[in-house]
This record gives sequence, structure tokens and C-alpha cells, in this order.
Amino acid sequence: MQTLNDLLAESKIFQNREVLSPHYIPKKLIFREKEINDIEKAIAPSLKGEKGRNLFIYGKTGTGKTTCTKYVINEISTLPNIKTKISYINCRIYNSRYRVLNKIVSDHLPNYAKRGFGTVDLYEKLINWMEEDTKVLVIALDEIDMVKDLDDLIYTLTRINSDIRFGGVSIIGISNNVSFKDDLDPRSLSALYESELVFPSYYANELYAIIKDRVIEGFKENAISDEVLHYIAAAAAKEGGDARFSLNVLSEAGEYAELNNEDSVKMADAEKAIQKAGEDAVYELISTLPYDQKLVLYSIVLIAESGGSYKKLSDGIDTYIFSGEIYSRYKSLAEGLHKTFKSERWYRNYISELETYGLISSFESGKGIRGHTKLIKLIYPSKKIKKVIESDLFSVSDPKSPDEK
DNA sequence: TCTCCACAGGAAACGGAGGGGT
DNA sequence: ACCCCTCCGTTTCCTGTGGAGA
Repeated sequence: MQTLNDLLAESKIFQNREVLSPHYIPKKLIFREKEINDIEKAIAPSLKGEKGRNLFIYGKTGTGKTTCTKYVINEISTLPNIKTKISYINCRIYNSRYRVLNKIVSDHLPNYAKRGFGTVDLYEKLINWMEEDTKVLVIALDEIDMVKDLDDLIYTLTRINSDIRFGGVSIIGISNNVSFKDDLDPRSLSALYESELVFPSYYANELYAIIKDRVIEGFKENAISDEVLHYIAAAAAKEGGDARFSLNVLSEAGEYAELNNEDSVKMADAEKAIQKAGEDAVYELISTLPYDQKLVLYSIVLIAESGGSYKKLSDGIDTYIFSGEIYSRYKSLAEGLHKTFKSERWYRNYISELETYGLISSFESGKGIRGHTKLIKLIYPSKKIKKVIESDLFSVSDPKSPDEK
């Protein structure tokens, strides 16, 4: 255990922790010059007061989509041009047409009230504001696939262009999910895909250069060897070329080294950090789930460990659990905790969400299985999930998910 | 073949929170 | 203070599906 003195003492490892944060935007983004240039090209017309091109950005997690977009936004905001207004919106939080519209309005008209206005009110307010002095609005929608009524949103935003006489709106959509466009209206699709930009995954040598770049600023000299950096880069490349992963590992490895009072980061620290980073991603995901959804997941874990009681009906597919059994377990679990439980219909939404998060896999029952049901299996080892949920669900200090502002 | 079972998942309705107008 | 509105999480209702058993 570290004492306060230890914590206040100057670090032997870190020089500037901030540059290791995944949210930090470096002054220069290496290996992404072309992509940045493409984004700028799409926005450029709007800087001259014309409507820019809509742009769709696709790439796996940690390929720099968000960082590059924010980089360009920062760049533009330093220009003396005032006609171009930019909204960066994270659709994981603002996940409906109303919320996005509300966010745009409150970004630029902070005095406008938060609720009580319908979509139409917000829309008119936005149009009036834009027409005032022919503003051009650039809207970056990060994780755009999270928007529930995306068709409506795209329609509304593109509609602005035909409703106003001057100025215009251009959309930058960002996503790491390709399949969401399958159930998009063809008109929204063609609007959104006016131009497309794909961010490739990083190779190990690129990841190495990226973290090396941050190490120079973030770490003390000789606090981490090239050998360790290569090792981390290779591990991150294996994870799918995820730069965020490599940065997490980097700072985590530094923390371990510091904790052990070492002068430099050792290979063992990196190994430990890599293992932890993998677990963290799952933990992070689970801890953001709503209470009842955690309970549903917990029910799956419990049944997976004890074996389902419907098992006798299904020789051969023992690892899969019946949907109905999970719900009844969830119900009795909630009753045991003196909590209200959600309806069966809502439970089915939970299940399909858990599946899109990649925590469970399921398939529709077919031949040989009674009735028409879903068969569900955990993707991660049940022990690990159980530990995570139990610490999260039954810890004393969890009044009601502290949903910070 | 018919009916039942055990669900899936869409649509609509409900009710409370948070806001405006008078 | 009162009634109105909108949104959103949730429930209720309903139709669909395909194997099991009579």
C-alpha cells in the first residue's frame, strides 16, 4: 500500500500522464495525414460559406476516427471564420433524433430551455438561428449507429438544407459498425454516404511509432525500453490494431512499474497490463449496463454454472440455455432482492442488447427443440463475468449509478 | 391435421418527469 | 396554481413461428 508521501513523491516513471490518456489529442497525428486531409476536404466548402459534403467515416475501435475528427474540429475552431458552426455529438449519449437536435440547439443557443419543446420547436429554432446570418453547420455524429431513429434524424438534418435559403448543414457520421446500414432507409443511406472514408487498422510497426511518440513526452527518459514497446505494439496489433488499447496498456504498465518501485517498466509489467486491459474492456461494458440488465446477465451466469434444468430436454446442446429459464431465474432473483422486475417483453430487449454488445451469443431454436425459443450462451468465461457483476451489483457503495453530468 | 406451447418481436398505449403559457 | 405539451422508459396487446403431442 502506498502512503500519501509515496503518492506525492515525484514519479520515477511518468513525466506527463496526460499525454497517455486516450482522450488526449496530440499536436501531430502520425499515419493519419491522408485521413485528416480527407476530412478537411469534406468540410472545406463550408468554411467558404457553402454546404460541405456529407462524410461517413468507418473504422474499427482505436483506429483514430474520433481523434482525427476532433483534431480537425479543433483546427477549425482556431480559424477566425465565424460562419461555420460545429457540433460534435457522441450518439452513445445522445441516441435519438430529439436528443441530438436538442444537443445541437443547446450547443449554440445555450439559453434555450432543455425540455418541454417538441422536435418541431427545436427544428424551427435551429433554422431561424441559421438563417440569421447564413451560418453553415457541421455536425459530427460519433457512434452514429447508436441512434435509435437514425432514418428520422438523417431526414430531418438533410431537410434543413431545403428549408433554408442560405447556409447549410453537412453531416459527418462516424461508426465502427458496418452492419447497421443494412436496415437504413436507402434515402438516408445515400445522403449519409455521399462520401466515405475508411480508417484502416494500425500495423504493429505503426502502433510502435504511435506509442513511442507518446512515450517521449509522457515517460521519463529510459523509463521504458524499446523491447517492451515492441511487445505492447505487437499485442495491440493482435487485438485488431487498436491504438487505444496500446495506450491503455502503456500507462497501465507504467502504473505497475511505479507500484513496484522500479526505475523502468519491465516486461512483466507489460504482460500484466495487457491481461488487465482485456478484462477492463469487458468490465467497463458490464458496469455501464442498467441494473436489471446486469441481473439478467447474472442469471445467465448462474444457470451456466449450475446447468439448466431444461437440460434434460436437449441432449447434445448442453452449453446453451433456454430463454424462458433465464427470465424465470431473473424474476426470482429480483424477488429475492425485493426489487421490482421488468416485463418479459422488456427482458427480450435486454437479451438482444446483450447480444449486440457481444456478451452473449444466441440462436433461434430449430429442429429437435421444443417450441420456438432462443438458445443463449455466454461468450466470456462465466467465472470472470460473475466476479465482475457481483462486485458491481452487490457492492455497498452503489446508490443508483452515479451517472455524472 | 389440428391444437397447444413457448416463445419472438412489432405496435400501441400508459404514466411520470420536466417544461411552457396563462 | 393550473392545465397543457413532449419525450421516454415501460407495459400491454397482438400476430407470427415452428416443433410436440393428440
